[in-house]
Amino acid sequence: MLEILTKSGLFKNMSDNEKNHCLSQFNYQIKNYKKQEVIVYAQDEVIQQLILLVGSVKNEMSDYNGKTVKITDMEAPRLLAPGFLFGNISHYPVSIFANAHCEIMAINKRDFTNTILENKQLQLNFINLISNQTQFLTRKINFLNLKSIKAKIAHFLLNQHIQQNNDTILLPQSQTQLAELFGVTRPSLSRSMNELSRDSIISIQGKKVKLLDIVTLKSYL
Amino acid sequence: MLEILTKSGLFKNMSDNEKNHCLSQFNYQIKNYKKQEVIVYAQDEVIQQLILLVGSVKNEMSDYNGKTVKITDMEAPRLLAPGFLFGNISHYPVSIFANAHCEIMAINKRDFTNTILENKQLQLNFINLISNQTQFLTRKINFLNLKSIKAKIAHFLLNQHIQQNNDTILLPQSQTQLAELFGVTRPSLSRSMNELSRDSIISIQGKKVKLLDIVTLKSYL
DNA sequence: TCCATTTTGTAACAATTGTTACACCTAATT
DNA sequence: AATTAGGTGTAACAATTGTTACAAAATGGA
Repeated sequence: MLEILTKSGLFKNMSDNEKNHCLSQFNYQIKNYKKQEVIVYAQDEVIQQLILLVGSVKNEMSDYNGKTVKITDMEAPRLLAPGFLFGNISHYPVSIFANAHCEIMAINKRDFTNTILENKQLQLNFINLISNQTQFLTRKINFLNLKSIKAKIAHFLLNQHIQQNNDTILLPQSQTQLAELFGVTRPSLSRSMNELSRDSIISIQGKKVKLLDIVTLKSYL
Repeated sequence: MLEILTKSGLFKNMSDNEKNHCLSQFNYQIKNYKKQEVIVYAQDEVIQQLILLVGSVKNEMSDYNGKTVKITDMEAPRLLAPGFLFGNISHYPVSIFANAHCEIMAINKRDFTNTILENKQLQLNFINLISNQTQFLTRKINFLNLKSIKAKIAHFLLNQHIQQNNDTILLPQSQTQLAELFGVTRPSLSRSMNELSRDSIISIQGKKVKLLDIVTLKSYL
């Protein structure tokens, strides 16, 4: 458990003593969720800090007529919605679903707050986690502002190119999921991908995408 | 000064003694900027906490080919980019421009961090400010995900309707600025507005917009 | 291996939005 | 009152994306 929380960033740079002490003050419960189960509904009140210990979740922002936009997948271990435990809004902005079997630690807000305020390193860690969330959202906005599907594809592929450090990229998700992530329809994404392929900017073989013309790809951004 | 910082949220719920003490530890400078001047460039390193004391700024996220998307206007008093002082990225994600003459307090990161860690209320206040930033960005994503221009107009008008508490809304910005905010072109915004007017959902007279059919307006969302 | 399910390609068409250009209006300044 | 600059309406056309539907391909179990 300590190792998981350390990996989540919350217990980073703390001694085992400190970790144990903090953990003992948390007064937590562990909840289990099956695949597809809803962990929190959008608009639920945030009264606990949830920490995903095991598994993977996705969160979706539902727009008004029920259509959903997937924001991102999240892998354990990680804090869920740390930016909503404090601040003026205390309701979840998104619904969170279990992608697979999940174990979630739920810590009462008061315990969590008090413990954080007692330990400087824990504080810094928490501030770092919220800050990272802010930074993630900023990048997401950057991405959503891209005007064309091809620009989004280019952005995504160039990112993967850096991450995978290889001219041939293995798509980590299905086109259907990517379309969801990009906020476009699946046939439109498919069409754009194949146009890029037709123009010899990329080549596609199943889940393998090879970047042929990175300069042109960058020019879409 | 204490009053300004209290209003910014940073010194909320603190005694005058505490406020003075914290302020004395900040070791700050005050910088002045003229209208149109650049306060920070995107990609600049964040080495200070900037606090807008007087004036108004806007921040713009520049996409790759130099086009800019305005994120929002911000009025004094308020912390600038609190989510980027900590976290993994220590570079400004946006450029910040002075809309008018601005006074800005710049506090060294180390001083700021140490002072925050010493004072629980200050800590909580800072966490609240970052959290609010997270929440603002989440709403922004929600907005950017809206699929049509009319949906964005509807969202905007319904928000203004609540804020101004009046069926007749005074547009706070020019159509040109709104188009920038919506991430669409000005003629397209104009066309959509006038289609809404043609369909008797709103009526437009200069900067005054009257909501005639709120139900239909909501149906666009 | 075979079946069921999911994923993908593709085409025709509709809808939306962008582009460009120009005219008109308004407000501020001289 | 005249001038100027910024804001707005609008039209024709281009480009992009969505919608729908269907077939082919890939995948994963039984």
